[in-house]
Amino acid sequence: MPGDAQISRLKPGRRTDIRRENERAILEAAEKVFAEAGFGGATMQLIADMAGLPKANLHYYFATKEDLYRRVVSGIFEIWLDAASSFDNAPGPVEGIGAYIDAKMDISRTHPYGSKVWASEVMHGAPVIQDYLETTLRDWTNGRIAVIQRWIDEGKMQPVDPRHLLYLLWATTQHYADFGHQIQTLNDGKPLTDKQWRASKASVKDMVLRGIGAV
Amino acid sequence: MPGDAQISRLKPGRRTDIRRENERAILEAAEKVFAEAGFGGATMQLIADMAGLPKANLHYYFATKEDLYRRVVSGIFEIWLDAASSFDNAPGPVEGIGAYIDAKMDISRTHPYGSKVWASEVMHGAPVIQDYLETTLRDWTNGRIAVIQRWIDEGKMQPVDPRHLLYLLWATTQHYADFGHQIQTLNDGKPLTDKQWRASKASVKDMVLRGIGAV
DNA sequence: CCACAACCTGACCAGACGGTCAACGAAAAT
DNA sequence: ATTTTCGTTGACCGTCTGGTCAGGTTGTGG
Repeated sequence: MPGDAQISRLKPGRRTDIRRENERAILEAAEKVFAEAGFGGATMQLIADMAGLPKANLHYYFATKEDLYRRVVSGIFEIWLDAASSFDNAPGPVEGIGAYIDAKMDISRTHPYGSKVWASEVMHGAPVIQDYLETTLRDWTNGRIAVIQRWIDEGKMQPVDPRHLLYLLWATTQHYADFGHQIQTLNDGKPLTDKQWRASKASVKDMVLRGIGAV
Repeated sequence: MPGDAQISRLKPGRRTDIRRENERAILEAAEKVFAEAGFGGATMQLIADMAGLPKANLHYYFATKEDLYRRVVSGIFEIWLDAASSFDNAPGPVEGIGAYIDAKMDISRTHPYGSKVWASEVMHGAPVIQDYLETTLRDWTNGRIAVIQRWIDEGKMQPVDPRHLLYLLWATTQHYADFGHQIQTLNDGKPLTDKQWRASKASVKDMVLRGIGAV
């Protein structure tokens, strides 16, 4: 955490822009701080410093720490739901699951902080987003299970348990974000290069698609 | 967290037993509290209550919160290293990786709190166990990579990148502990039964072993 | 130009936190 | 029996945290 630069904050401009811009800067800083310190370890002061605002200003836009946290977690969930569309309109598992792996791996690279915040939230028993799990996520999951089952029935892949396939997909793709520090350490301390990211995606797709007998 | 029962604490007995028994109770309570609240969210008072001891007594056995935390994290790492022996002395990937999956899945079931504490530590940049990552884990990883590469050279499995195979194994097996709450929610709110755990292990082994062309 | 609303912020507060300590009790060594 | 070591604990302290608020500044519609 020490040595981190301040999140960039654009110039104010008009009245409506001020609100949007400040909320964006706060949410961006909050995502990073919550990911690196956890909810309990994060402080409003730290978030304020990183956003380049006085602490009191944070409470002007977000009443409480928990409100701010809730907004951050919801943001990630939305991004993942969008990526899930890769699944639909695919003729078979090679295209559908392949595209889903690509999308989730890209998110792990572009939104590592959000992924960590989500993981932390779920690990702590999902105190804030339990309703999401029971409604949106459950519905989405059941929908994809149906799609996978249809592919199995059509002989396009081996008869694996769709539920455990989804868990394997979530676990593996998010691992590259949540355990990114461990991966970087095992990569001689250096972040994965573009080439290594491409190789990672190829490896995961290769193993998974062969594992379900789709290739 | 609310409603959690107090960790059982056996009767004192002799002088040396007192120390061992109290340290055990504290470590067990600490593992649970750190897992459920994170390092920052955990309080010494909460750990003390769950261990059934006054807070001041915790500081008699563990000087600081960080000392206690360090002991908890090290404990998990030891358990995982033990499980890693499944890998050795195996004639091929079916036995070696199959046994490793079994062992890691069993640990996810028996030590879910420890797994979460480790995940949390790594996600926060491994401030406490960075040296472990750079020494023990790196050496272990390179050793297993060599084993996997030998299996590939011997034609016992497809030429996948051993590193990404390990990541997939870690991610998938630990997912059943770290995201256990999400899995339970998607399982109608009920914990996995013995039968479901057996099915989970079978599914993971099935997909992974086929994915690397070992079956 | 004025008045109103939105935005900003230094100073402050009550509560909770990790950690300390002096005093005490009980077991073990002498 | 006496000393010494180990274990126990309520009370306490300095610090930090989330949150408040009164009073200021800035932009905007009339």
